[in-house]
Amino acid sequence: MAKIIDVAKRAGVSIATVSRVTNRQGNVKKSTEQKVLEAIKELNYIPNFPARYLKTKRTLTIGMVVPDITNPFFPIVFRGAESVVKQEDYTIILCNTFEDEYEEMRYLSILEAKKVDGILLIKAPPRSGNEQYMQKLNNLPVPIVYVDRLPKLQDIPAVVADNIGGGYAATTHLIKLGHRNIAIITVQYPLSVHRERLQGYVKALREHNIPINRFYIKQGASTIEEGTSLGHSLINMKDRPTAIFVTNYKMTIGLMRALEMAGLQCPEDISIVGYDDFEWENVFHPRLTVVAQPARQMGQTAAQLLIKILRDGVDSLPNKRVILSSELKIRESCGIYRQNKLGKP
Amino acid sequence: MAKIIDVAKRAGVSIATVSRVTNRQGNVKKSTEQKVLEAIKELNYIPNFPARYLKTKRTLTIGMVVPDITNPFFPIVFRGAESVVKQEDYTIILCNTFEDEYEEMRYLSILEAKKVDGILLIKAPPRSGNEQYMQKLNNLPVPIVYVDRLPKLQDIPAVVADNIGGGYAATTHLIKLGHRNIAIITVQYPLSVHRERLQGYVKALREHNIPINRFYIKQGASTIEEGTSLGHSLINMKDRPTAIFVTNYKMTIGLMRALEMAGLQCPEDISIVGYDDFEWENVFHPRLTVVAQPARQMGQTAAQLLIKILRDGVDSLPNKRVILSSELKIRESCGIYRQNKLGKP
DNA sequence: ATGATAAAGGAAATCGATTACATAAAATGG
DNA sequence: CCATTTTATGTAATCGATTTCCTTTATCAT
Repeated sequence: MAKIIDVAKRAGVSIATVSRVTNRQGNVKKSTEQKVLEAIKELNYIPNFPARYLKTKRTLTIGMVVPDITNPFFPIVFRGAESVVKQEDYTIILCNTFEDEYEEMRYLSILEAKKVDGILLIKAPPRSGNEQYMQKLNNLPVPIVYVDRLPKLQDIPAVVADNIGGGYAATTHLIKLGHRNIAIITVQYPLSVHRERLQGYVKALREHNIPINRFYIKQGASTIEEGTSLGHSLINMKDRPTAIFVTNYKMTIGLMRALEMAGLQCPEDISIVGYDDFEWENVFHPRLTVVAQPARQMGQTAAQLLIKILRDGVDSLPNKRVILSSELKIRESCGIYRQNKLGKP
Repeated sequence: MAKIIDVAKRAGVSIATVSRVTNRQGNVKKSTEQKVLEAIKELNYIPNFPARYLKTKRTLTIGMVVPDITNPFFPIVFRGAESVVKQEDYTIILCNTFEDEYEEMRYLSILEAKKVDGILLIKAPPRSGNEQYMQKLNNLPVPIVYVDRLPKLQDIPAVVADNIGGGYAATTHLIKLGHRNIAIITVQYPLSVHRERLQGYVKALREHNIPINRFYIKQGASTIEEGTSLGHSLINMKDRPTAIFVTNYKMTIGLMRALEMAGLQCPEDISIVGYDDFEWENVFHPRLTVVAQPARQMGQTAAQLLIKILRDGVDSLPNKRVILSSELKIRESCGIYRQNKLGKP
């Protein structure tokens, strides 16, 4: 591998001049620049980034920590972020924490050691007994932008979706269709995301003076099986809900399975609103009405925020928290509530 | 950020000793080791990786180049690879090429500049007029393991799925069910992957003396829409196939849509074998019989190969090419061919 | 032509580690 | 007890760039 000294020799100049050319900081005669450029091309020279870092303190690398890259939501966020940072020649180290905060801690200290310029963090659910970790996180010497999942700390740069709004829109939609017995299947993680979707659900019911039935609120692990089993338990209630709002794609798949097993038609027998809108969800019968999250936009926005911070400092941000709105996509899985057909069995 | 000199001062030793402790190369008295360890803890010292690289020539970072991380196949490969390399404290820079060979070239030279220790490469389809690029690739100073998609070059480390076997198994399955009019929908990329699946299809037909009908071979872009449109064109043929083998998940979704639009029942009216087996594919009606690729295993194996190369050199590999077998998962989308119901209209 | 100013380019310090080499201290053995 | 080996530690070179601080050369107004 050619080094800067090789280029310098070949071009008959000093390494300082070569450096000036590669970093285009001017004060180099056109003719010498030409010589240097030729030498660079001939030797196939590329500056050594780690070496360069020592002086510049920049690696042009950022870290992105995600809970589970096989959850199709996160690759979309990743791609959004990548498409932005690549413009500035950044590259992304992707770390998969498996929803485990200890893994996250491990990765974060590796990223710190590797001197990434910044971090996009989609947090794993906090472990109880690990509260002081947030303090440490907050004092990390590398800028962090939180994405999607918001820790309780105030005043930290974060880009999230409007989950309250999402839950509210979904529930309101069902209410407007005449439903009153509306259940929710959601995740029990200690995460803002799911708490807020539930909040939106509650808010919508309250606004329409619909009493909240706590047996209609089902929480569990974010898996297909859990979706099926919680679905079953709702279906088998004596006052079976006429509509279900599922706040998560895996549980949605599970729920649809439960409906099928129970021989229930959607939307004829029961209405469903799902969460997340992936391309392949087109395969559902019927096509699902869902709350679509601005996944790509979240990645993009978070990346833009981070780049702004890297350029001008955290305090340059007009507002540290960005909330992107989710969109209700109305398709075919919700029907109008009809007293005779449904309701009390 | 604490540096090695700070630790040395605090512990009252030289930086050499600190380095010996952090790299646990022995020859340090227990008592001084203790002092150093304490100083490290107190100052929260982590060695600076880029600086360390200068001497060690290792970044403990590898690059992974994928065509499209939002294709659910690749996150699984990624996770497989990550789970292996993390054991050795490697971290992965993930690069998304968008199936564009020029993007790939760009990323590869960045990875080279960043001095990654090795690269896992899932190639973008080669561009015509860009043939000399493979030569350059082959001479890259950093070891590459090719994953999934195999370039024509011989004798390079690669981990691929048995695509011929996959195509063969799928087609044979249909033949055994009595089908003779078997179509294939595949991708027209200049990629080994798709060529080979087609090869497997042809091989199976030949072995059973079934003439190959070139109108049954449909090739197109890897999109849902294309799956639908190629599906339509097959459905509308005067001698409509009684079974279709789709070599790609997106086109499978599209094809299922086409069946639905045409009012065809699967497997009653037509049998389908798909490719890839994702968790969410459970939502299909009926559940699809598919060729499942060993996605995770590919990632793991590729990572193991790369690590072996990094440790012992390329020549230490017993065999450079690893072919992992794909598995036919028989579910509900294939029926027995019945003369009276199907066949010639 | 001359002094002042700007442009061009080089020498050497520097970034934060690792490591070869040197040396001091401790252990070993006859 | 002294020579020899082993163990423990320090000094300084080194990795490959960037950058500060000079020096030299070119440009320009007078």
